[in-house]
Amino acid sequence: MDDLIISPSSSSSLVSLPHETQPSLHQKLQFLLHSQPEWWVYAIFWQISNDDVHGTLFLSWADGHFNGTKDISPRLSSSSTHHYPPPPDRATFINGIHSLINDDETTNICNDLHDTEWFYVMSLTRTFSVSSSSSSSLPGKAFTSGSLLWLNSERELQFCNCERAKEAYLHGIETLVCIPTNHGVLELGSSDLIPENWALAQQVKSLLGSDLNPNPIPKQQPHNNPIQFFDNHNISFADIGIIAGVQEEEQEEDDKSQSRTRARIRTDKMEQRSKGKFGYADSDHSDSDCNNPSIEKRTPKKRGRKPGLGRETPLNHVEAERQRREKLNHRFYALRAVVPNVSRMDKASLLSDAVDYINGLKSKIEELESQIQKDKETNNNNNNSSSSNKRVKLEMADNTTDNQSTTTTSTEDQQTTSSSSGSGIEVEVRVMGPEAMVRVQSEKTNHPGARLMCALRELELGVHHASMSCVNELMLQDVVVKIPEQLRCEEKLKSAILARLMGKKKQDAKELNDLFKQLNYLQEKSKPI
Amino acid sequence: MDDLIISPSSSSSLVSLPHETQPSLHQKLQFLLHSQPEWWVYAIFWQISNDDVHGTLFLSWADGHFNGTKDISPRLSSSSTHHYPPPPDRATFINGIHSLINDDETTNICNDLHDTEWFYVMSLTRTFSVSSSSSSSLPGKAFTSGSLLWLNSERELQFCNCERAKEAYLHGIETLVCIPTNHGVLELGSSDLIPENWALAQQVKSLLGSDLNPNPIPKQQPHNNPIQFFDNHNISFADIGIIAGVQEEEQEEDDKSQSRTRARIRTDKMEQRSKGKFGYADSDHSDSDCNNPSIEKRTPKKRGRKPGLGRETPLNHVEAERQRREKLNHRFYALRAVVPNVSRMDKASLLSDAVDYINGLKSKIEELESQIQKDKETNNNNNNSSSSNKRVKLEMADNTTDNQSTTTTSTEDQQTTSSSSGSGIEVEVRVMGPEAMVRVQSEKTNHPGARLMCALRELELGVHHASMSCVNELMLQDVVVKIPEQLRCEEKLKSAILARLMGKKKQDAKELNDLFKQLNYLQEKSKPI
DNA sequence: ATACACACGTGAAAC
DNA sequence: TGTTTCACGTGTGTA
Repeated sequence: MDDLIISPSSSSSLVSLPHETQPSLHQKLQFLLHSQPEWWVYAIFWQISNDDVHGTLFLSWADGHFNGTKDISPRLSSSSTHHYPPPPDRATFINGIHSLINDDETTNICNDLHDTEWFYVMSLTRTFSVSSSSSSSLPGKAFTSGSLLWLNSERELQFCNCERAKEAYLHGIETLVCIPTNHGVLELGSSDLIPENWALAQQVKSLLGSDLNPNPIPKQQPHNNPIQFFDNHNISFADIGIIAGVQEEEQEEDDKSQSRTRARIRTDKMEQRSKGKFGYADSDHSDSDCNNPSIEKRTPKKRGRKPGLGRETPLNHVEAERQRREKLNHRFYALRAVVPNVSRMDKASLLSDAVDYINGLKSKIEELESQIQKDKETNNNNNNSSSSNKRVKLEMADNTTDNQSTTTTSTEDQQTTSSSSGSGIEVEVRVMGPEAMVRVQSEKTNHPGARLMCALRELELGVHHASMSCVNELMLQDVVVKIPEQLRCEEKLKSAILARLMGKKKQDAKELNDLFKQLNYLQEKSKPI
Repeated sequence: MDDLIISPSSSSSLVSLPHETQPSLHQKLQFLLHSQPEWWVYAIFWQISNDDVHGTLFLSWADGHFNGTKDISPRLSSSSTHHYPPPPDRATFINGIHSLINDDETTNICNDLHDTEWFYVMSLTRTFSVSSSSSSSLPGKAFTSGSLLWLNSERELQFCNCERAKEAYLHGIETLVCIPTNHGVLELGSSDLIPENWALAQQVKSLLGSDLNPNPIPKQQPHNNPIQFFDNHNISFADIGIIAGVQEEEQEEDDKSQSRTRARIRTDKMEQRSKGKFGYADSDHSDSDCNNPSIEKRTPKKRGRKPGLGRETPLNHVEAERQRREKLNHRFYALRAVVPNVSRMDKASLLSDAVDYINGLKSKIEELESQIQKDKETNNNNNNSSSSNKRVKLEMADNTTDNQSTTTTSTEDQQTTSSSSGSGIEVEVRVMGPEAMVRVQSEKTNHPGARLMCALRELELGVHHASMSCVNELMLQDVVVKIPEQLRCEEKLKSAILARLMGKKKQDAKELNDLFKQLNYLQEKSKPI
């Protein structure tokens, strides 16, 4: 089973990476999941960084939605996914994701299928600290201990003190396997109960362990032919020049985990051989050392020292830089996941909004602490005095809010930003200090109250007061919300609310939106270069 | 004094930028601070962006730590300071900054020295909105008014209504000067009391005003020799070819503030002339258009159209990219400023720490809110022990809501089905004919309005009227809904609503919301075809 | 000497 | 069409 790793036929028929700079990790995991039975629901490769563990998610998606492997992490990150072959049934995949994402309120989240999907999609945003991970996270434990972890519902899956195992169990995972490799942990999950399988672990270890060190390959593949591996250039993961260059420096990269993939083998020849499987043309990419003349320049055995050394260092450099970018992007996604109201979707505004959000949180904490302090004082006062004190205080608080709202209504709509945007929804926003008054007028259908409230919740705007009345098929809503500092602009607030309202409004057009996205996704992927 | 700007000897002896892509702004400011006496503690150039004002901090650092000028903005971000001459004592400088940044909690911030340093280091993170900056921020006022501001402790420094001036005064700044230029405001600060110096202002204006527009140079420097400036290539900030290229397109960059430095003059010749001062070798950098043959290729007047056009667009591209990087870096500094305990001075770990910090803040807020809730409950219990539980709550509701609730309170609680179910949610339902009144009382957290509305939407109950008010961490909602015939039973209706209110796994909802945002980002990124 | 982190220019892609 | 954002490869300084 483990001879599949570098067998010529499998490697030539499997790989279809149109981009020669794509690390072979993706392809290897893809191949691994292809060679696995269908009961693996997902596979995550947790790459061990120098300070944390972030996951590269490969979905097997064998539970009916998508049968194949898929790396969705670059899809979540960027729209440039030209390294991957187009999956065969992307529509159902996207639909699955979107139905999972969009109807967060309406659908049955407790469904086992959705729950499982939810679990592993959310795994993307998790990062585990290596230092503190030995007790809390399962991949961290597997990595630090170096031992295979095979948990299923019969054996310590729900009783494991690792919170990830418990979470997986709660989300319908019956079997959870963590296989440590040299530079990461492969985590496999299934909704079936799968007994322990040592061959799988060995295959994974040899496959992913060979990513860094080509030397243990002859040891770990007992009955394969290394002569062919080194003779035939067309079937190896890399040609001999690179292999030799890697072999020269492997002794000092075993102990250093942070140089985990700097000698990651380039798959130039594999790409060349496998092109055309999905109809990819050999695009003339700008790097010049991966063409045919370069191969003739690299293949000479003697005097290969100079090109081997001359090309090895920038190759590692390129790879390291790639990984650095990837890690930084993962951090960006993590930050984007925890920061609400990312106004514009670019990195700079994400950072700016994160700063604003942090400041808002700080001020909120301050306010809450002062309130707690005040509450304690009033509590003491209440305990000392009668209960009428609290009544008065409550009424006073009530009056203050009412005063604010009345002042807002008394000052008329001279500077309100009103907009009637097509489909019968009018939104007015007035910002006054830390609060804003939102007035939405729409038709009564399609539960406008729920839509507005959900929109406000998505924006994390606390509702101070709301009143919705409906007159004659017209629904009028007035909401006073507390707004964070970053949304003080009326225009931004209004557009944000309106976007959420219209997005929810097109509940039926959600599928259309999905089609859009999937079409775009299709075109992005089918147009790889 | 102001003839120092473009005097050949000074420019040739000053500049030592080994990297030809460095914009000349840095060098100009560096030169400016070098030419200044030592009592200027710091200098910030506030660049006017399209949406904010961010500072480029040049430290004079004359107070004992570092005697020289230093642009610390890229140094806080990266360790690569190869554009700048290596400062003589970078170690102490870095140590000073690090000790300043790291122990923001522990050390004696109130020390005057540290305080001043802290002030101008923190100035890096400040951004002033141009629109609202005319009253609040000093650089904004200087920029919009276009007039020089020279404040010291004798004159309106602490009495200025600009908060930056007050802040500077509180941090030990005795003199604060803001000099507006075409594309930014130079702010100088000193801990000494410095009388007004018009020559300095003029020097700054001519020096920095010539950065973008070479044309107003003869106007702003009255007694300098522009002939020499345009004749001798070796002493000008750029050669004539570039100057001409800038002149060709200056008419449309005056009105557009966002393209403020897109024609920033490249300092090829200066670099060539100044190399070797600090022992930098002329590294064969990969860009080929900055060597000697390129200058001969650019200087021809005729047929210069094609290289002028053919190189103008990538030049703008390069400049735009530079600005983008600069902006992003400034956002990074801002983020670094608000996140404490940034373990390593790395971008990736900064992002990771920011995520952790945000999560910590969120959990702290949650905990505080729950504590407030608990305090309130105990408070209520204390009140209940003395008075009747329900009466108080009903009176609270009575005070907050409008006349409609008075009718409900008049009809007492004899047939309403009220339920207090654990987690602070109370639901009352009264069925009257084809409508029902639902009253939900819960804590304010977790968006109860959205939850109730979504619950009603799931039950397909049309909302006729709703009013939600929030009193002191308590949210009271009154909804009048239209009910179908099969839900006429109050108990069934109440239990259905309650189940939907309670049934939502909050954590999943929150995570789903996060993921929704993330996916929304993806969705917006992938264009709707 | 090597890994790492950053900036830079450039091509491509999306509004 | 132009503006802007992003990723990539590369050069370089620092630890």
